[in-house]
Amino acid sequence: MRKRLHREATGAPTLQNVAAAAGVSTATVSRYLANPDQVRKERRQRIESAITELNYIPHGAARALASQRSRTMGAIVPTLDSAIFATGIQAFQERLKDAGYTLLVASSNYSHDEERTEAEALLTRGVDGIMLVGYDHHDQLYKRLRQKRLPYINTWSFRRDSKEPCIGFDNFDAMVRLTTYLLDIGHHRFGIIAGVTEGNDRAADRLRGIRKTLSDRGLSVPDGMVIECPYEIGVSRQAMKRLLAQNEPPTAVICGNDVLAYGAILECQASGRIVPDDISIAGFDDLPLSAHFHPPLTTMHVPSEEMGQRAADYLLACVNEESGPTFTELEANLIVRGTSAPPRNA
Amino acid sequence: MRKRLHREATGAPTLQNVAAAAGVSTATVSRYLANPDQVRKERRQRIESAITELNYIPHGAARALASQRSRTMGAIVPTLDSAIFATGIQAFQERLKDAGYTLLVASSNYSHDEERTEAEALLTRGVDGIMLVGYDHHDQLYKRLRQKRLPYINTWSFRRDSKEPCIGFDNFDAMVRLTTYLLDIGHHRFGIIAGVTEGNDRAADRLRGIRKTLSDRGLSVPDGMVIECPYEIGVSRQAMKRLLAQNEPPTAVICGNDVLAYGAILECQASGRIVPDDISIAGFDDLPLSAHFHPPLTTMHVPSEEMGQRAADYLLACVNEESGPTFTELEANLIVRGTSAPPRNA
DNA sequence: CGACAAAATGTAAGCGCTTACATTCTGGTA
DNA sequence: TACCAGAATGTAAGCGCTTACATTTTGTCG
Repeated sequence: MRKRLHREATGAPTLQNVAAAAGVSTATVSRYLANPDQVRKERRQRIESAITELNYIPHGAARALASQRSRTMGAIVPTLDSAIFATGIQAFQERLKDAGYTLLVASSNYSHDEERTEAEALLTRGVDGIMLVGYDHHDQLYKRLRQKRLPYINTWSFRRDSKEPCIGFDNFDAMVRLTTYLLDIGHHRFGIIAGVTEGNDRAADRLRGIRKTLSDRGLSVPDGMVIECPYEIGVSRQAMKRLLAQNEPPTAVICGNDVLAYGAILECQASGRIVPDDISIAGFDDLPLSAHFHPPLTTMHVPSEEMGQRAADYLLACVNEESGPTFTELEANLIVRGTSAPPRNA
Repeated sequence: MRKRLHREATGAPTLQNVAAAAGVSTATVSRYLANPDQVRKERRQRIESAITELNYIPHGAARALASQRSRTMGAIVPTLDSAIFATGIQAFQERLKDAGYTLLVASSNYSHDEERTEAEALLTRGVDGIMLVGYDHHDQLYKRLRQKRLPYINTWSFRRDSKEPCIGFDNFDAMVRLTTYLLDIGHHRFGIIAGVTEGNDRAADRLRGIRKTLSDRGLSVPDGMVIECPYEIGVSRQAMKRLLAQNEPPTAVICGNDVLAYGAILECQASGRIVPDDISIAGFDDLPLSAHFHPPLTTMHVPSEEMGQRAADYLLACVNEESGPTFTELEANLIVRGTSAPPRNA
C-alpha cells in the first residue's frame, strides 16, 4: 500500500481536480489554460465550468517550477519614496500586468551593496527579468546576472557608448543643455545643489554636465558654491542658506532635482528674496507639482513613464525571445518656467 | 533505460548538487538552510563551502511548492504615485525584508474591481498574506480571502466597531478634530475640497467628519462649497477657483489631502490672496514638503510608516502563528502651522 | 561497558504543474 | 470505403525543494 500522504494539502482545488471534474486529462486543462483554442470547443466548455465551479486558482509556484519561468519581473529602485521613481514603477507595473506578469519591487537606498542583496533576493524568487536604475552597479551583480543569463535593463541613464542594455536619457547632456540655457540668458555666478554623487551615477553625471559646460565657457565654480546633499527639502534649504551667505551669492542655482529646487526656492522666499528677480533656480525631473509651484519651476522634464513602459517592453521581449532595441535613448526636455530669468545686472 | 530528461534544466546549481558536493543528503542541506545549528559543525562547514563554491541560490518556487508557503507578502495600494502610500509601502517592505520576506505590490487605481483582480493575481503567486488599504473592498475579495484562510489586514483606516483586522487611524475622527480646531479659532464659512469619495472610504469618512462637525455646530455647507476631485494639484486649483468665485467665499478651506491643499494655496496666491490672512487652508497627510511650504501647511499628520511596519508585523505574526493585536488604532495628529489663522473679522 | 534516549542524518514521497512523446480522433482525399 | 496527415488528447516524468518516517550516531548513566 502506498505511503500515507505526509502533508496536508492546502485544500485548495488543483488542476487535477479540475481535470477530474471536467472528465479530461490534466494535460488538456493545462493546455486550455495556456492556450484555450487549442482544445476542442466541447471540452473547453466543460473545463470552463469546472474551473468556475471549483473556484480554481492556478498555483504559481508549481507553474513556475514546472515551466521554469515565474511570470514575475523584479525592479530595484533607489527608493519608492520619491514621486519620480514611483511614477516609473507604476508605468512599469502596468505594462507588466497587461502581459500577465507581476512585479516584485525592492529598494536599494542608493547603495550598491543593498542593491546587490536585493537582487539576490529577487533571483531566489525566480524573477524572469530585472529592471535596474542607473548604470553603475556592484560587479558581483552584473556577474551574477550574466551567469544566470537573466534579462536586465538599466534605466534612468543612457550612454552612447553603453555596453549594457539601457533605456533612458543622457544625464550629462541634459545638464549641459540646462546650464547652457542659464548661461545664455546672462548668468555667470552659479551655485549648485547637487544630489549625493557617491554611488549615484545620475547625480554624478548631472554634476559633471554642469561643471563641464561652465568650464567650457571659462567659468569656474568655487568650492563653496557646490553642495551635495540628500534629496530632502530640509537639507536643501540649509544648503541654499549657505549659498546665500557667500560673499558674492550666486545669481543662478542649479539643483540636482526638483525636490532640492523646492527647498532652494522656499529658502530664498523665506529670506525675502524674489525668485527669479533676485536669483534664478532650476530643478530636474519635472514633478507634477513643479508646474504649479509659485513661481512655476524651470526644470528638465524626465520621461519616467515612458522609461518604465519601455523597460517592461524590453524585458518582456527578452523572455519571449523576440527582438527589441537594446539601447534606447529618450529625451529629457528643458521646460522653462517662472523661476529663471536674466540676472539683475544683465 | 530511463526516459531521457525531457527538459533542459537551467544549469543553475541545485540543492542536490550542493548535497553531493558536501557529501551529505539533500535533507541535511535543506535543514541547514532552514536552521543551521541543527546540523553538526563539521558537516555544516562542508555545506557552507559547497554553497559558496557552487554559487548556490535556492529556488524559491520549488521551496514554495514543497513547503506550501512562499515567503512573499502582497500589498495593494490605490496608487504608488503618491508620496504617502509610497512611504507606507517602503516601511512595510523593509520590515518584511528583515524577516526574509519579499514584497509583491499592485495598485488598484482606487477601484474595487481592479483591487479584486490584482488580489487574484497575488493569490496565484501564492502570497502568504496581503496588506490592503482602506476598509471597503469587493465582497468577492473578502470571500476569497476567508475561503483561502489567507491573512490580510486593512490599513489607513480604523473603526472602533471593526470586524476586519485593521491598523490605522479614524479618518472621521481626525477630520472632526481638524474641523473643530478651525471652528474654535473663529471660522464659520467653510469650503471643502474633498477627494473622490466613490470607492474610497477614507475620503468618504473624512468628508463625513467635516460635515458632522459643522452640522453639530449648526452650520450647513452649501452645495457649491463642497467639491470632490481627484488628488491632483491642477484639478484642485480649479476647485479652489470655483470656491473663490462664490458669492461669499469661504474663510477656511479644508482639503482631503495635502496635495489638494497645495493646489488650493497656490491658486489663492495666484489670485493675489494672502494665506492665512485672507483665507485659511488645511490639508491631510503631512507630506515632507508640507512643513516647508510657504506658508507651512496646517494638516493632520498620518503615521504612514508606522502603519506599514505594523501591518508587516501583523501578517508575519499570522503566518508564524504567533498572536498579535488584530485591531490597532494609531493617532493622526493635528499639526497647526502657517496656513491657518482666525478669520479677518473675528 | 552496555543500554537507551536524544540528536543527527538519510530515504524517498510528494507539492501542483508543464510538456515530450505516444496515442487516438478528425476530416479530407483517392 | 480505406487511408492518412494533422489535430486533439492522454500518459507520465520530472521541475527543486521540504519533511514524515526510518535509521544511524552520539552522549549519558547505571
